Amino acid sequence: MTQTRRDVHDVASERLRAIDQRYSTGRRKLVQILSSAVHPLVTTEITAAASDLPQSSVYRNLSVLEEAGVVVKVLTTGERSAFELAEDLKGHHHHLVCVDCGKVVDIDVPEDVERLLSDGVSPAIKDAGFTLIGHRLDLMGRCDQCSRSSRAANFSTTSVK
Amino acid sequence: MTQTRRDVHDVASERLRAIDQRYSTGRRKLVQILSSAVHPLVTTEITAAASDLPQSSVYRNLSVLEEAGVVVKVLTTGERSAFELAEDLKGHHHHLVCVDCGKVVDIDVPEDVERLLSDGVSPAIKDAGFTLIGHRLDLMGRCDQCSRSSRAANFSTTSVK
DNA sequence: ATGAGTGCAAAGGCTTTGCATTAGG
DNA sequence: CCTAATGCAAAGCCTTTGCACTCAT
Repeated sequence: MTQTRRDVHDVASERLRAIDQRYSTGRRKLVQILSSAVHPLVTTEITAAASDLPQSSVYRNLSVLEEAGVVVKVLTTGERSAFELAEDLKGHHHHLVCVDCGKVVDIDVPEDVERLLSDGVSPAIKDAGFTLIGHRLDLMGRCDQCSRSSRAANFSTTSVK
Repeated sequence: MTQTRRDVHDVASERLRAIDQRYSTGRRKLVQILSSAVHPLVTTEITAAASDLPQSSVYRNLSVLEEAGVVVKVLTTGERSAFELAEDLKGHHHHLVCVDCGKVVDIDVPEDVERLLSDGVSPAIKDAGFTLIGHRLDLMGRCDQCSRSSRAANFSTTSVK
């Protein structure tokens, strides 16, 4: 499961150094917050977790950390971007996204699914002239709360295939 | 590849009616544009394709069309949202995303992958208390151009017409 | 006629940037 | 010391909204 490796900070420091950036206290704090999160965080959650960090610093440092390959931007539903540690720091996983409230949960999928996602899609990308790097799988669903309140206006999201 | 089915407009009209909305000329135009696109479009591309539609109308109508289940918002890379026809109108498919320039191409994946994505992930979501609705698979890679230039000089989604 | 839809412009909200200050190497 | 990094405030940019006008029913 998504376990924080113990040397996240070392890796972060190393990668920042590689692009001539320092591992400042603000950046360390961001990495700390993200490494203890169990799901991607939006900037408001991050500033809430580190109320002393100004928004501009949060954005600026997340950007630097992203360039360094320490964090990645995660796209969910809604407009705001969320962040989490890079895959090799956090471990490969996928997201379960609530189509109603946008809530995101980290999950693992069975090994055979992973294997097929890595090996079984090659022909599909050949024609497009792409070089495959990885995949991003989001399972879309409705969370407990949203299922219960089952608020009106559920015309959308018809079934898949 | 999955293309505009015969009566997209009929379906759109029908679904709008179901939520007490009219199928106005502006909305018809949006559906027309999206149905002829080969990849999700961001609002700038849409307004470019229909220069007479004011942005406010584009946003407002896309929102209505989304509620009606005619279009869906697609999140790729970058901040801006893109739109495409709903799955049952466009056909189930996935996206091939260039990690450098953000270019998005519609693709199909092998049947066995689809099957596994629909059936093989149930245990993973049980614990989280989610009801599965569908999945979203993005294959991340590097497109021809970006592979060649090996540089991240970007701008999103290529133009359609 | 009558309310939905439209268009323009202004407002909103997240994100980025300029610039002077502070801190880490 | 010297440059990177920070913090505040202002600017940017995509998106939403108010309001009067137009169109379809």
